[in-house]
Amino acid sequence: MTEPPVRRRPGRPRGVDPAVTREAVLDAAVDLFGSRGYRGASLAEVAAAAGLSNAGLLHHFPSKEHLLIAVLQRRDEVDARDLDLGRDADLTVWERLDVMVRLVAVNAQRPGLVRLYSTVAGEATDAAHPAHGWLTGHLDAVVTDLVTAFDAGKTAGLVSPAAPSERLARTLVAVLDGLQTQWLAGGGDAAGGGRMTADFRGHIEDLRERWSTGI
Amino acid sequence: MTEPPVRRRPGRPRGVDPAVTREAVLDAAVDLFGSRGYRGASLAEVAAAAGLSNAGLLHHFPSKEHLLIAVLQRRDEVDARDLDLGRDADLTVWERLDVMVRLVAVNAQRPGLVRLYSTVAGEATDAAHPAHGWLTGHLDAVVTDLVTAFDAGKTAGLVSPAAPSERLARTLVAVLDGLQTQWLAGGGDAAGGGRMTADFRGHIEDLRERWSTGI
DNA sequence: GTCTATACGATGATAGAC
DNA sequence: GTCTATCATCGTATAGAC
Repeated sequence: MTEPPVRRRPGRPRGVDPAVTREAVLDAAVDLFGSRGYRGASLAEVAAAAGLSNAGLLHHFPSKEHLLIAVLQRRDEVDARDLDLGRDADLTVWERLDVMVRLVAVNAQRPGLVRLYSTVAGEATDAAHPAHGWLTGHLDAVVTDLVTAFDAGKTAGLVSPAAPSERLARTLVAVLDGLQTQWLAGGGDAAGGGRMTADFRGHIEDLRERWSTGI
Repeated sequence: MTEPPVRRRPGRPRGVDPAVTREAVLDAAVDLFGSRGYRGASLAEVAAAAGLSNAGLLHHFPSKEHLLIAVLQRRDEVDARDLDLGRDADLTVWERLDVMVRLVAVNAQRPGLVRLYSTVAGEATDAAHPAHGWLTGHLDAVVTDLVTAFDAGKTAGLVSPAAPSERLARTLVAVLDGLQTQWLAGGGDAAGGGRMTADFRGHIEDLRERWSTGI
């Protein structure tokens, strides 16, 4: 019926580094899952943005869900690297909170990753979402880490014994996530990023004012 | 080719109240947009949940986007009713914040509506989302309202003149939204709802402790 | 390792019967 | 006011060529 397909030599260009392609796909996926959500973005869009065909993408990530997992893992790695979390054990509570402020300042310069987090967090609240386990694990880890820090602060005499560690930890995470959503809704620009950082710093100062023993 | 279609008398059952059908559709839409998101839920799912065909639904709401708008409008109405916002003018700042605590307590008993808000807020951060305008308007209205309340509190001598109204307002909204996300991620159950309410109340007490003039 | 081609279901929306 | 039937489009994923 149709003309015999033109032979286009689709074969692989030799010398292509698979790791580079993977990175390109992950970059594109962060961007598109961030802006349109995991459910809203299509594989084809991601593939096109990465300069790949649909099937080419699926060669590296066997399904859309695999891709999502890889994207979230990379987000965690970037976060861990930027925060140098390995040294947390040496920090006092208040230093630990200053690290959080630094995280917000860093985030203010990478709206793509923040958008990914906020969007996926919104969807993944649903227990049937493929990233639901990741979200609950993430939240739990951050809250637990902060609770530990506050409790250690009490032991060290830096924090009032009356301080409600769990409540403060959960609220801190809420402020972080909530301010990021407001920032993104407002466009995610640099000006808003500065305001977000200042707001978060202010919250921590209030915290300190209220619950520090003053040592 | 095929058998002549069986005559099934699909015509409307007389005596059906269109308003009732609309309500059923809206209920189903709140539920499904809440759990799977606007982009993740399909018209067919909503229609089925409302006991309607696809086309039947589209008779009442000409497009999926129209349905989303209607759902969000209803959310706002329910919120306004439950909060009796018309009387806000009479309240002091601290009374206004107590109303907010009451809102959280009410929300803890309607995870469906909260889920709708959180999920749509996550998606609608993107400027291209049909609910983007609604989200920014909503956030702006709430923040502005709180800023006004804080400023009035300063004038009345209830709030320290040094209090950063904008920052406190944005943070308050962030805490509200962030705690709700954590609650939903944890399952949205009654126990978590109580904790969320207590956490929010605690935040407001800290606020008061720090910025009230003590009058 | 990437391509073309395609299977096959689901999607949002429309047309027209009753 | 609701139905059945249908449409064009787009979704993820697979098969097989190179």
